Amino acid sequence: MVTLADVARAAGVSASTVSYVLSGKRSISEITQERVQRAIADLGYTPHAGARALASNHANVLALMVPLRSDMYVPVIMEIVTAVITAAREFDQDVLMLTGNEGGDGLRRIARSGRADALILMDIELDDPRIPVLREVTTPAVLIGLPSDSTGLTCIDLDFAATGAACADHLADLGHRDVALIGESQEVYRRHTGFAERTLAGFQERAAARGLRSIHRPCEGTFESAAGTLTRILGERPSTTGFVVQNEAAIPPLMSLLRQLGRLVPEENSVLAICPDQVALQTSPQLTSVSIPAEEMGRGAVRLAMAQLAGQQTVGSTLLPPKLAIRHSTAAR
Amino acid sequence: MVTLADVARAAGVSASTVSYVLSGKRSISEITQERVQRAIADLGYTPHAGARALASNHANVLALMVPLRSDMYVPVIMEIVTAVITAAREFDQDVLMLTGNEGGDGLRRIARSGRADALILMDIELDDPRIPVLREVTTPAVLIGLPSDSTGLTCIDLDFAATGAACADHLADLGHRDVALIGESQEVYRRHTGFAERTLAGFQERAAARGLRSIHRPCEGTFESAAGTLTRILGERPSTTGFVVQNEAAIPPLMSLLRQLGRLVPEENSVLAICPDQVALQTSPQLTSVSIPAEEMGRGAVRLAMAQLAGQQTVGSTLLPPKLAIRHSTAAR
DNA sequence: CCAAATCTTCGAAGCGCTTCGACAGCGGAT
DNA sequence: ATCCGCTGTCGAAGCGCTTCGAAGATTTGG
Repeated sequence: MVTLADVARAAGVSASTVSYVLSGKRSISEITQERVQRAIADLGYTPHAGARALASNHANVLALMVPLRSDMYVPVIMEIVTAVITAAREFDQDVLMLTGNEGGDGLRRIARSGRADALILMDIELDDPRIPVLREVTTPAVLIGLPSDSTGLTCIDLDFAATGAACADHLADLGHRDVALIGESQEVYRRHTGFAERTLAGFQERAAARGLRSIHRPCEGTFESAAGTLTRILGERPSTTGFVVQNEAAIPPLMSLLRQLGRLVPEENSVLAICPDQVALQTSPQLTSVSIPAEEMGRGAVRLAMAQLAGQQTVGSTLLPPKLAIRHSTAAR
Repeated sequence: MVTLADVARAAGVSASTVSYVLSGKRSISEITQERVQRAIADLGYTPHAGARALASNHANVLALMVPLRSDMYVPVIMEIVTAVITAAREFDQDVLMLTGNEGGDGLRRIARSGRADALILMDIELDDPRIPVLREVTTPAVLIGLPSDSTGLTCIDLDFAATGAACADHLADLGHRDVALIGESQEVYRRHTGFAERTLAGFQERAAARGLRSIHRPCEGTFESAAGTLTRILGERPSTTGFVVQNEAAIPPLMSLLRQLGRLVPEENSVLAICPDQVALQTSPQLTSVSIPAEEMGRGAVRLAMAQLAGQQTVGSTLLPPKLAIRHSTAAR
């Protein structure tokens, strides 16, 4: 293994000089810098992460806790994960992955061990059991999602209430009178996952305000569940012509069911999805959708975490505005 | 922050004694152990990871490099990732995530910095540019996937050649004479990703051996591509009645296309998928499939990595045998 | 009852790095 | 010529832990 001392010897300077060349925390003459850089390159030196963490008291690692059992749509999770890793590397940080089932204990362990300098949590429940731990440790933390009580916490999320409202508005604008929200699975509501409830509230309020009759049903991702949900909605209110789908996995079955029922999309019925663009684009017809800005959320979370590490004040909720992309699954009636 | 020294003071012993209680590397009297454990619990002590890494020369971290751009089906990746993390925790290891686009440099950086004790790589290409780096560093490494030259490397993967063969066998057993393999996207073959090529070879060989006429076409995950691929196959050889689908994303469009064409599944045509059980189960009808043992691969990779760290010899390829689950999308004709 | 063997525990060194205080050398102002 | 304030560099301390050798304490066998 090549150490700082080896580099110092090769460059004919002291160890501290090499350290300062690396960190730039003191001015070092041009000529010395070059000699040191040469030695580093020649020897193939990489600083020892543990030694660094010990001496400097920060690990250059961000911990990211991802949901294990997935109510959330997996591709979205993965997109956030890669965004976080990519953004972290730009700040010269690595990313440690934890699974949600490590819970608060896992966070405490990481925070106390100094393995990571900051925590990023996904899949936040309204009354998330990990939040008390966040308040107990002093490690910077960012939530991707919104708990019910976010005082003192730094959060980032899509503005799901505005998303629900935007969907209601779009359908109202197109002249639909009876609309339905085909939501996430029962399980998601039972766990009080914030995004689903906020979407629902935003949708219902705006629908009411625009004089629409709205209906909401949870839906699993299976063909059977999608069929059952649609049947029940149409049985209860056959005049329903506007559909908002939140559970991405239900989109393909739903589209083929509507086709089977002879309800043409978009000529007779409009379908609006809340999903990543990729999903909306590979469905036929391409779906009008509000996209889930996974990339932005991931990057934003890292940015907020780094700001906290830099001592900045970041407490509060960053709500990303929904962007409605009009494609070929919605039309005026 | 609570340190070893604090614990030692509280327990009235020396620091080294506390260390030995924690590691169990020397015998410590029952009574002292208890006193130390009490102090640890009282103070809420967690060892500092960096200090540990520095002194002991291992980080208790496994690095996992996941593909960034996804030719592989995302849910499978995620399942492997969670399996790796979960298994790693059972060995008291944490997992550092790297993205594939960090490439060999990323691996070198991690290996040299001592940030991780072992490397686990996913999405292996036949002639993967990261492999020379693996041979250069001395850090233990495990590949999930098979490169063309695996001498000196430790690999684990589903036996895709046997998988392709099993699919051909199943269709032959059912009496199909003309069969098609609807493969991964062009891009996957262009990059010489091992699993796709091995599946194809296994399928073609066995099909030939069983006297079947076989055809192979790559396929993207979009509706359009699935439609185009199917049209071309049926145009070229309308007598085709047995289909093997490797690209999971193509399954839903393919099933609805066959339905539209009036080709009943399984009465007239058989469809066999290579996909996670979850996907096979939520399609209608449920698909006969060879499952991708993501969990086993992830756990296995960790087991192999830990074995290497323990100084055991693990070089060689672990090929997991395919398991064909017969469901409702294949039938005798 | 003593020496040898064994069990417990301790002190000190050192892992590779950062960082603080100090100091030499320098030019400019006096 | 003298003092001052720079700039550039160095040495040493110390981060929290593991581990080695050794020293007391205790037990065992003769």
